[in-house]
Amino acid sequence: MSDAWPLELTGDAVSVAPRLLGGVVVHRGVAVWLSEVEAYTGADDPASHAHRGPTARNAAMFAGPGHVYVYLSYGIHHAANIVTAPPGTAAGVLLRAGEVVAGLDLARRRRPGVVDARLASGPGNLGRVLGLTLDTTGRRFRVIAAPVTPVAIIGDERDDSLLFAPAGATVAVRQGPRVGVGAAHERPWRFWIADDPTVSRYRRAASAR
DNA sequence: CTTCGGATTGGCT
DNA sequence: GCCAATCCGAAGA
Repeated sequence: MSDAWPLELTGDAVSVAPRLLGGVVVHRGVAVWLSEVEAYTGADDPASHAHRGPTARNAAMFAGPGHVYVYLSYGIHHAANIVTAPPGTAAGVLLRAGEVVAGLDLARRRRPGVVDARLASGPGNLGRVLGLTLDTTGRRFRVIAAPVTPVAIIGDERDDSLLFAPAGATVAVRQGPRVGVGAAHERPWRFWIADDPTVSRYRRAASAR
């Protein structure tokens, strides 16, 4: 078993983003099958946290393919990106939504009273279900082969390793503008799986009016 | 040092 | 559709 980050998931975030759909992310006892992602690049992307170059917060975005960039959104939500760009350059894919495919009991406990399809719907909710914190930023995904559902593979809530299983089957991809983004909102860099119930509702940024 | 706004969410009008 | 919650870090003074 090789755990190196795949070459085909390296490079331009806009190209890599749709290929991450159908992949599975695992952390702290929960596995999420990705149904919605968004691409963010570096200096050329005014909506990206890396737009103005490296800082203490966004350092992980420059750390190379397979690293995680976790940021705190609105003081409340932890959102995760998978970095795709070579070290020293910035590009990443925001994990926006997915379906919980293992660790359902844990996921429900982390989001009480929420119907299963909505457990990981939206970047903040996905981060919550995975138990992400700011301490996780800058760490690296270990790549494994699907299927990843057995508990022996995903571990329990104490297991803070980051696993990623690339998509097994081909999925029908849709594309449109990024959610909640004011700057460069015309770029269709959000990708999702057609007709999937876990995909988040589109919301235009207040500043994009 | 202080100010300010956000790659969001859920609840309410 | 509107708005508050809640905190970090980037930027400006």
